[in-house]
Amino acid sequence: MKVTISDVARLAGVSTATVSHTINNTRYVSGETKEKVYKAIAELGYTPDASARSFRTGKKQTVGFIVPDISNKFFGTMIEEVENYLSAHGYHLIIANTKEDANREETNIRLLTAGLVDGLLVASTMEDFSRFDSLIPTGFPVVLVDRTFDTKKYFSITVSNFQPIYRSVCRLAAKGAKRVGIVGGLPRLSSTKERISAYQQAVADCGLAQDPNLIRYGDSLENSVQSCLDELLAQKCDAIVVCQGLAASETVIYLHQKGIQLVKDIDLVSFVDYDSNLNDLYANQMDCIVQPVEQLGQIAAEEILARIEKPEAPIVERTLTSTYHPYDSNSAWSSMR
Amino acid sequence: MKVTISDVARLAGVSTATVSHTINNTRYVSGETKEKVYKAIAELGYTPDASARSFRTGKKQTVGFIVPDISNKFFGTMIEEVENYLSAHGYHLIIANTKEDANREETNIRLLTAGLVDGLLVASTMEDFSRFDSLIPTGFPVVLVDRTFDTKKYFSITVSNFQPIYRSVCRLAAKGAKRVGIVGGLPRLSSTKERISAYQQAVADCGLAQDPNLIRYGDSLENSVQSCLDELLAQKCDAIVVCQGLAASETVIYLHQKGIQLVKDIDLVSFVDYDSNLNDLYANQMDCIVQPVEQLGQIAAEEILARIEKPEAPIVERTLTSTYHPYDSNSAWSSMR
DNA sequence: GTGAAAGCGCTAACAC
DNA sequence: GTGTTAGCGCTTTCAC
Repeated sequence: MKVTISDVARLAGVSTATVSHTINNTRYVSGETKEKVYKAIAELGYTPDASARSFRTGKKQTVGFIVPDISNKFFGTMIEEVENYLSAHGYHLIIANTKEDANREETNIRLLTAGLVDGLLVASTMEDFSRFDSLIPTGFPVVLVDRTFDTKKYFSITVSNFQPIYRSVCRLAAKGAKRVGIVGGLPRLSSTKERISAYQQAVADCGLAQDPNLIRYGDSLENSVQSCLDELLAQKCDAIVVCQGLAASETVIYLHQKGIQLVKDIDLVSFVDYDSNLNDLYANQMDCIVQPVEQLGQIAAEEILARIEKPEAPIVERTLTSTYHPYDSNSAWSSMR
Repeated sequence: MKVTISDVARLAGVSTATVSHTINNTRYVSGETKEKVYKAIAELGYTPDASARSFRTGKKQTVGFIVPDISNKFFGTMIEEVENYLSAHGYHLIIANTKEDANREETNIRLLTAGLVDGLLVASTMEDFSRFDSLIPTGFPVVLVDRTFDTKKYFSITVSNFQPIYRSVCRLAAKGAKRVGIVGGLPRLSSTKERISAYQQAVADCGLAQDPNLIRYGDSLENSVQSCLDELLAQKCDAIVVCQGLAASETVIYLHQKGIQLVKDIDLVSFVDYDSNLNDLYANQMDCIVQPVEQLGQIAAEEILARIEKPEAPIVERTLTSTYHPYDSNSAWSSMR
């Protein structure tokens, strides 16, 4: 049978209050009494029941993280960082995977906010802010990660890729490219919109071909990139920007399979998931844009805990910046931050 | 303020029991009453409090998964499959990351089994069965995943790589290899032990060099492989078996960087995480051993739920088998299952 | 320095 | 077909 706090109290010859205060260090208990309590706990093998405790206190010591794709290393790494920070602060992490499906996201937000977690980290796949907003109970601690909404109602922590993309396109132009294609993520996402807009601005500013056919959209899941590439190649691109780590890996492979060589046949700018293996292999044949994934995860974790402690803290939007690593066939990765 | 079941009952003019039974479909409620209840719920925006519920019923609708490395795609993919199955069955997933550290594993097992989850999936990093065993409360539903213990006290679901490794070594021998090296995972793990033993048996049977210096151990985390490779290369290996997907990726890169060419300079047998990008790129230059990661995850999820429903079900150890894909420079992957 | 006891919100006998 | 009510195991106020 389960051993409860009253069993301990009885054996130790004290009240349940004293036992509770002893284990939680929440009011003074004499050394002697403490000892009796700990002895009883050890003897009975008592462990306080977490769900009774969180029911009573209203604190779950748990945060939920709603991700579009766990098996994508970009999110996998973020999850790892988040878990790491949380566990160091006595919190647990509940994961929900949406596969970029807004309905799954909705279900999960409902489920998790109904007394399961103290706060929510969301890399949302929703386009419609009001839909998202309506799911969040008033005052519930939420931090948007990687993707945000125009309406600045929630704390968010995102990565800006405007500069790196703009610069990479300019550099392609300087090398003589005329038709630069781009593969973005899901068009509805804030991250995608920013990237496409950086590309468009650079293309215009550098006098490159402004052709809507040069813009293609994939998603963050697997195997979305081939048709985009086929279309871009048919458009006679001389350079391609791929805005997402997984898609970039797939691009390298696909081009390799088709016998198209980097640098010689086509120039590539790749988003790169932190230390993806392919980077190392091709780092001196393509420009790389590296997102600070680990920082993203760590800050997200910090901020959600901060908001759990202080829900009324002012809304802030934090933006990290990716680094741009143009290749240089002489040395390997040369950063020009 | 939080709206509770009694608020709903009051507004609907029924008892809390009726409200509870209505939302849980747990006894007959007349259509008319149901309607009143749902109306009140909608009006108040009532959501049942999950932690009160799980406190009351003792069911958390949550399983814990203790993994050595979230960001490793092998585990990332498993997690995805597990989450997928669980969420389809109304369960949540709590993740804990041990980084192959037995103390972290211990802490997490304690935490999670103390009323947080209904059952536990563990890819244990522990060597000592009795240490592990002592952490699990009597009768607590546990399924060991990927790694098991000799003592068959817990349900387990693992992958056997004996056959594939044995065959791959034989094939290397047939191709003329004399000194075949191997990079295993952590020596204490059941998975590593089986792999090394398959290698040793094949090496003996095929008359290859039996040199303990040809056996090296890494771990499942990142960057553990270079020193192993340096040592093996110093031993003048003509072929290497790398027993772990991440390590295999790193091997390909490292050899590439050192200018050592696959097939021509050295033969490679690689464990491959399901659809790792590097496979596709090198699939016709190295033998691949593919673990059924997705199946592993799915079955693990199935089994933990089964054991949560029926904790006294007999212990079973399920073993899946990896497939062996020797390369064939003419066609791509040719499976010889 | 410690105890008694009131609930947290819900479910599930038991009663009618 | 529905209501009453006793707790689940813990924290915490109020008392002494």
